[in-house]
Amino acid sequence: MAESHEKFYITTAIDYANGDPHFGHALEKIGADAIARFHRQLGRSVHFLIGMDEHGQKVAQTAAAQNVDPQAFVDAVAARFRGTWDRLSISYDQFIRTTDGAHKSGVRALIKRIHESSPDNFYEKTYEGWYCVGCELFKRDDEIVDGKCVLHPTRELQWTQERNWFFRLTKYQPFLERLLAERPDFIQPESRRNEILGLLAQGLEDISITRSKLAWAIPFPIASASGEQQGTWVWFDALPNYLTATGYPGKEWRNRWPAQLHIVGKDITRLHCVIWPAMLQAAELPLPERVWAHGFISFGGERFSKSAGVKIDLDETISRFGPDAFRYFLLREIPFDGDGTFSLERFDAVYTSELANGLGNLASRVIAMVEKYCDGIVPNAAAHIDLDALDSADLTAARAAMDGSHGYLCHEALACVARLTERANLHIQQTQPWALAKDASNKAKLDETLAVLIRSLARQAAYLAPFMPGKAQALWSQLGAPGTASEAMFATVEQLSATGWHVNKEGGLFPRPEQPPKAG
RNA sequence: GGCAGGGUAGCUCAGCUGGUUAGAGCACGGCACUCAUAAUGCCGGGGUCGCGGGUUCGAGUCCCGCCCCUGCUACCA
Repeated sequence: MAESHEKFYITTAIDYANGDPHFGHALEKIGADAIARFHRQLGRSVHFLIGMDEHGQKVAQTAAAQNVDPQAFVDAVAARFRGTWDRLSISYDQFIRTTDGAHKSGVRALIKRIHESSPDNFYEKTYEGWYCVGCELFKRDDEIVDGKCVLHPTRELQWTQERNWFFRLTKYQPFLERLLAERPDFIQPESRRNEILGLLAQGLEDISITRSKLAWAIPFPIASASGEQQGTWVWFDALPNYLTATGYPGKEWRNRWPAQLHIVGKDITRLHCVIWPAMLQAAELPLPERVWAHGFISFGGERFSKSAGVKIDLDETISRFGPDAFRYFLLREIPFDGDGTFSLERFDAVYTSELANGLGNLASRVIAMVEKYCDGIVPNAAAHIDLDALDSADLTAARAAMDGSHGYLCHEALACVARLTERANLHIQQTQPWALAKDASNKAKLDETLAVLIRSLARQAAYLAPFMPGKAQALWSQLGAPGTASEAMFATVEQLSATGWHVNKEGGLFPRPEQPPKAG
């Protein structure tokens, strides 16, 4: 594995400040955090950006409904989000908010640059059409069936008109087609890329990028013919956060831009794969290298929604087994390239079988044997055996799952690490250290067995660190390993020798639930 | 409506260009072991591979029709 110090600028979608963080937000941040941490341990120079999207009509309305100033409202929401991210150990390097002064001036600078590079990029037009109150959108003819919006067939459409600034998106259609053709990895996974290809095949339309009655927004920086000052459409405000976070248009922005990876939800891929690249191209700025669209969590079945008033609360669920177990479950169970379901039964089952009975018990039995048979000091038996090589193959596969060559498949990487746990448990059964310990002539074999098991646990701790930073560190320190699990570079982990480490069993890593919670 | 993907053991899924008795994990039953968080290891029960036709020596795997599910169908975020 080639160690690389290249920069890795990774972003997540900024969250809309119109409510509290929920499972969907958490899945994205946890996944992005695992990717960021994994790449740090690959030796990359990572910068991990998250933040809040705080403008728009809905924010203003919600604030008004609560009788608070919009800024005070979003300040409070942002504080709650940060609280959740801190609790979940999201290792972000920067937290941007679209109400930050630097962001607002950065967006205005970007819009002016788009305008200056070609005034033709923007134009004013009176738009009129059928407006669906349900969607809060103007609908195109092909979205109207029998005079009703296909998505809200029970609502009446309203004929509305408004004069707005438009962005000439159509001008960039050939550019976008070339982009997707020349850089097949620009959008991953492939199913999302195909959707964008389908969209391009339909043909793009220019988009309106200002709103006349939008006060809680960045004022659009170009003077209109009528002199009316309009608010910038939220996405034209939000998308540039990835760029303004680098300091744009100050001098230093080129040190970080372009981003290596945008992590977004599958519902906003087109904003990131069509509009954002077109904006950057219009501004003659470099494009991000890749957009990864993850899937969603659903709560399968009616079990919970039906049982009156019972709803799955994020904070309570995190508290069930702690933040690390929660992270593990989401990343292990929900394929990061598709959708998955969350249920408490499944959470309990995975926690018990994989974390408590699997990894937790493995650590417990191995450490106990080193204490009992070797006075707590890992014996000198550095020779690597088959088990080391087999582990190594799985860890190579784990890196392949996370390095972007096939996407960012956290669930696959965790499946690889889980194989180390199973292998170590099987190895104990086969070598039976307790039997070896009864006869001093077996000392060498006993030492070799315990040493390789500690090495395996150390590898597991290092590779689990991106996914469960807290528990990985707890295991790392129980093994008596030097430094921290999160700072253990993958390139060196497989060469490590645990000889001389002082193990210390400080209680169970993943205690079994007192009584198996029966949901339902 | 259009486009795309999917329907395989109780649950979550794997099954590449068609070929021996359809696989894994979890759950369930039995056995072994005792270092360990009554954990671990081994063995086992369990499937008309959505439905109906067709091609073929042979189809979960190809073709046609039907049923069902999911996603996308851009200026709410």
